[in-house]
Amino acid sequence: MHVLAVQPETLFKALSDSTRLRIIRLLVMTGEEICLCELVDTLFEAQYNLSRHLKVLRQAGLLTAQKDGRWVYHRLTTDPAYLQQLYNLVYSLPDPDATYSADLQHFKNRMALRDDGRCHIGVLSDNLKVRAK
Amino acid sequence: MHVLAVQPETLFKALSDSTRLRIIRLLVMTGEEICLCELVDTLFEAQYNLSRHLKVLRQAGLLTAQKDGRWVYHRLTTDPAYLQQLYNLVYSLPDPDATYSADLQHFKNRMALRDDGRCHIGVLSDNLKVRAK
DNA sequence: TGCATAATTGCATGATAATGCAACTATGTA
DNA sequence: TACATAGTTGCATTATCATGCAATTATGCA
Repeated sequence: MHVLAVQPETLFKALSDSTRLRIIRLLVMTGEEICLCELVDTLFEAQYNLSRHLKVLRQAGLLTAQKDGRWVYHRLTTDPAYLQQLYNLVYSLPDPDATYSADLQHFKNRMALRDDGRCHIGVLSDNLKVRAK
Repeated sequence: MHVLAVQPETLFKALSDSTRLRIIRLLVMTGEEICLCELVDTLFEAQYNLSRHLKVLRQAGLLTAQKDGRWVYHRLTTDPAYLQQLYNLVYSLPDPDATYSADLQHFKNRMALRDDGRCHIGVLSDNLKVRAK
């Protein structure tokens, strides 16, 4: 269900962060669902950070979460009809730094490791915080 | 001209504020141009505050300003084509608190005072900061 | 030329948000 | 049952942002 109390500006606030916009853009481009560990290997951001960004997107009514064992799959919400217009817009946005296309490629690489359409391995790039300052 | 350096998330950040979203929604609903003093009498917000919000919207590439004597008229930018998708989305947003419809009514009242399609009076509700705590 | 006013901006302040670290929960598996 | 790991969250810190006040600029008019 889509919470009634979501103010219109909350939608835009949710997308005003570059990391969150990368997440939505990725899901818009692929139409897929994705779990957190796959997202870590796609965006190369800290797991706890992405977890919190996903929460913001959920509370804004843009994502729904479905738990499957240890994994939680996230996908785009379709409930209010105008969200499709939002997704179309996100799809039309330019990619000035080629960040979105790089994310897409990383996502495809990671998706190739799925088994029967499900994630069965954990985070591969887990030592993110260790390497690089 | 639309500045190249505008990042996609800047668009959403510009609309993540309720006052700025009211401004854009108003211009989307009416297709009009508006000067600052008319905007003050429409949204009943402090002039300097609205002036700064207009600046944010301009820097995000959503508004263009045209000076005409003492008045500065603001209108929606059309340059990148995907902006039309954004405006369509803003038009489709719900109005849970009826704020947008109230703004529209106030705007119509103020527009009736134009002469030859131009603003010729100043701020009517100037004592905003004085009245009310 | 002086004045009223439309509009902008510097400065200070309070609120909000993003991030890193570490602790914690939940679940599958040896 | 013990352990590894996917995911979440509390705490502290830093950065960003919205707002109010006051000063300033710019323009039309008496």
